[in-house]
Amino acid sequence: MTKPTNKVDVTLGDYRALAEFRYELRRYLALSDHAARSVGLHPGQYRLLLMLKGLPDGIEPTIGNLAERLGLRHHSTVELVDRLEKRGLIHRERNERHRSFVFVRISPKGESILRRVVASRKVDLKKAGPILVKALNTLTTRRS
Amino acid sequence: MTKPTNKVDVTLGDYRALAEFRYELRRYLALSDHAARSVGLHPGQYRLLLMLKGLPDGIEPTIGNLAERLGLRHHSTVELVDRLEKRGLIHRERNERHRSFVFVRISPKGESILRRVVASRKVDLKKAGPILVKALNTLTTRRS
DNA sequence: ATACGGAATATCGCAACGCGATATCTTTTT
DNA sequence: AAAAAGATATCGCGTTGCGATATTCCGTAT
Repeated sequence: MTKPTNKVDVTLGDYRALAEFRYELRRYLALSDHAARSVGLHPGQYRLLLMLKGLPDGIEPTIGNLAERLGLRHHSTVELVDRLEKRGLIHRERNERHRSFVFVRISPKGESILRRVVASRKVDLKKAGPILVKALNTLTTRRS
Repeated sequence: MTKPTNKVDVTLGDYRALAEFRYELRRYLALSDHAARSVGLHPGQYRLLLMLKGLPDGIEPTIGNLAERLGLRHHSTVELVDRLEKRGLIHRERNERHRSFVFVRISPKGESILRRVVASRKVDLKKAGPILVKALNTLTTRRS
């Protein structure tokens, strides 16, 4: 009678598949950072703009919601929003009903910059997408 | 006659697909960090051990190669290796032919810890994998 | 054999980023 | 009106990776 928990065996193929996925992923994300920097955006600023513009229906653009989407603490998000607002890429808008909420809005300037980065990402994805899909499939369709 | 470059149009669906992928990806990576920390490993240390153990055939475990795989500068990798060696999870091994090379070897203790994290990742991947595949497919099979 | 150039690894100080702790402001509850 | 709860904001700090620089090692040419 052996312990039922942690009865997962790990093969060399597992290590390699996982490592390979992380490697390709990291390269993909590096391209993303580079695309952002090439238009003068810090990677974190790009991520916030993207999350803001790409927010699903029904999720309001509050600091807290953006923080959750970005995986940051809300006060780190506050700082990001500060910097972006200072650069004129977004602006705060107090919600009238609940004045403790801030709705973050993207400015025309911000939208224009973001579009350039995303257009660049679309191009990059033509190559990187299939590579990632392949690595991910190798990883997930690994038997046992 | 319009400029031929940057003639990529970006739809709302593009923003959303990209944002969604990043969101799921970030959550996946957060799970990874958490799994590492739960066995007392810093996320970066886990990444190095994984890359070391999962190195493809024909790539020697030198500092430089590890740096490339990790997307770090070689001297940042030196620091990582220092910390891991101090903890007894890896050790340096001078190559005899070319004594300017260092081969990094994982110790039994390092291997044991790494296996626990990877086992945990395999379990997590059962749920996270399909979600990522889906988000990535949505992203890559986008028309136009 | 010695000197030189290039490559791999190592050291030092710094700047950026996110976080914990705490504060302020707003809304709800009693 | 006071207290509780929630959202946003401020402050100082620790960690991480980096640029610049140094050291060690190897191959080649003289």
